[in-house]
Amino acid sequence: MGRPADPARRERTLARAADYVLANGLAGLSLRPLAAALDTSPRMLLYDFGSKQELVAAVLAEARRRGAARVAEDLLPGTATPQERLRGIWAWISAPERAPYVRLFFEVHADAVAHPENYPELRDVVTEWFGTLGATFRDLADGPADTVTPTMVMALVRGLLLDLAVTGDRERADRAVDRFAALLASGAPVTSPSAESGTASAPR
Amino acid sequence: MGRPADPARRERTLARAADYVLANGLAGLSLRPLAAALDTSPRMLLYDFGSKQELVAAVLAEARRRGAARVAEDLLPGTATPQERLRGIWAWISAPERAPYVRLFFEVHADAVAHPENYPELRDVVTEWFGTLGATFRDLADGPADTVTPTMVMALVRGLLLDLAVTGDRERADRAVDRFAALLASGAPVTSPSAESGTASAPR
DNA sequence: TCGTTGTTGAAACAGTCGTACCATAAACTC
DNA sequence: GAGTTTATGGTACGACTGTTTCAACAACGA
Repeated sequence: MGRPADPARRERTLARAADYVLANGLAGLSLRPLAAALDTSPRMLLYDFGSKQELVAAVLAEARRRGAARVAEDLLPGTATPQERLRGIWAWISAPERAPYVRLFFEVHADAVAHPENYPELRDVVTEWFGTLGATFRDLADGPADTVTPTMVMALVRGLLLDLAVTGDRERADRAVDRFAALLASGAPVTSPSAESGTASAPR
Repeated sequence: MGRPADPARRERTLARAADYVLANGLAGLSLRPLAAALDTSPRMLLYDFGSKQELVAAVLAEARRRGAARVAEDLLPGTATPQERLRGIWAWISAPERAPYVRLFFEVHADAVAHPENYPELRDVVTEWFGTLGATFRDLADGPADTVTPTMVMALVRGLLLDLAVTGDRERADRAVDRFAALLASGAPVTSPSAESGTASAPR
């Protein structure tokens, strides 16, 4: 009995809130301007999400969901050589349409470096990519459980994204990707499948 | 006539403020807690720096100055092979003592991605590193004015720093550096000294 | 001692923040 | 209609923000 709940309203608000955060960033986010932009009230935001912290968590989850969906539909076709696949990944992730996600990514990670306790799930996000990238670069990998190749590729792409976002020098970034792709192509096909445990300064 | 000015006070405050920001981050920085930690008052901070914005700018400049000094004295000895130099750079920058600087670096860059207008000097900071890294990897570079090699190395190191800072998985990061170093060693010594202008998807 | 310049404390200002409280309206069952 | 649950609006609270204002004190030259 009583008025029926309307969970769709929360979903609509969440979707628009994610748009807003992707457009305006997390840093200065505050309830009143957000509510105004969403044609609602701070009162309703708290009613639907409980607290600002939970709202932010929901927005980040939504953004991650969208990103994953785009990856699934845009990036899956694994074509041709590893170099071409790398260039495809780079072209996709560095496209202007992805810029809001990239911006939010760096914002979240920068805060996570300072306050890791607030982002207990970020570690898993990293390891999730191992599956995707590991599959993409299977022929370069050191066995199916190789995490080093995905780590290296991810690091280069993220570092270049940061460079590109700050300097805007796309040509230099694109050339660095090409150079790295060439290195991958000519590179040594990995030394030992099961590495002897050793110090960090010993080559593998 | 009149009481003589004491510029040393501002310098002392600045040094301690830089310590504080390196320890506590830029994100939630506010004058009252900062002043309390520095045994001074918000009044004096504004008296010495004019505004919070100028204070932050001065602190960032100070942090950059310190970082550059450490680079100059710790990192200059260019020894042995490029791979060993790369590992040296990585060991230095990823050491726990550098963690506060790395954290601040990502904090600033994340904010700079969102609000580039506040950081007009960051572009130059990037290009300054070309000199250092370009010299370090001269034997791998495509001519003395090559920016692609430094860009690639910088991207990998920064990407790995972000990974390391978030996941804490040092062994995986170290191995990725080793793998990259091996790639550099076996890599093609660059195709063309003066590249034909072309699209981003054309190999170089 | 006086005027002058630099330094400092205390308090207040105007604003924003997240959130809680209280009332009321809307939609449903009986 | 009453009873009950969900959805809102309005408002105010307490804590915080960067900054300003007013006053006083400190150190110097004359």
